[in-house]
Amino acid sequence: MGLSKTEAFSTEQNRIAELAKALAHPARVAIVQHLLKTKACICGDLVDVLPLSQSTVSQHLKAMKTAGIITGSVKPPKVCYCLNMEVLREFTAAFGEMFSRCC
Amino acid sequence: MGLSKTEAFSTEQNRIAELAKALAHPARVAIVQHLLKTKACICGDLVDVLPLSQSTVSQHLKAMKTAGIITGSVKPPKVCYCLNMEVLREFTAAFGEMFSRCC
DNA sequence: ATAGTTAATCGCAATATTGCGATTGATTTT
DNA sequence: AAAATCAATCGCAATATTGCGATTAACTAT
Repeated sequence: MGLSKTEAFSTEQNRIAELAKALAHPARVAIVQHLLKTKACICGDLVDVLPLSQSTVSQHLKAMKTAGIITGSVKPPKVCYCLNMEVLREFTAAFGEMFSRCC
Repeated sequence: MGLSKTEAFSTEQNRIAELAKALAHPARVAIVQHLLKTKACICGDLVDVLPLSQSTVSQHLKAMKTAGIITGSVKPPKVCYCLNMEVLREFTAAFGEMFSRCC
């Protein structure tokens, strides 16, 4: 049906999947990489760097913001985007814990 | 257009996104967790554990196999699934490297 | 040979994602 | 007040994903 049966899985499983999804697109990886370099930047900078239109970049940013990976603070008419370190730690902790024993 | 512009991004960015995508669904997280516990199991076991039909589980397994996260060795009529430690290391290395400096 | 077991695949439907151009809203600059 | 800047959102189209039942393929066991 195209509908992820989220209710059938645990909160933890859904959260981990959500975090993974937030990085499951090359553009989003590129956004993270750019934010790692620049520490912070506005949407327009990302549009310059990425091979995508402004509206598409804006959508990716929205998705990443919803997952919590990044934050956006408004300084009109600009919006300053940053990585959310807390959530990145959550990400590495979740997967680190998961795979620590086996590799 | 619904088409990821993969060719516009680097091989590395696409690979990282591919790995993330392989875990970007609660069912796939559950599959990994189960394989961590059992070390190895057949498809039918996963069908018993997951709230999804056999065909759907089979599809998820195929996707994860394509990304390299798991391997499936045929012992007819069963197929034994395992985590691919090499690729899990690739996963943790990629993200660990990425986020090591910041958090 | 026949029946049983297991998992992949096919065919279908519903929903989600990806992408863009155009528009809109908010705020600064002139 | 008017124009410029920046980013979010709308509306649309194309493609991908998710899910299931039914079928098929590949063996084993009888």
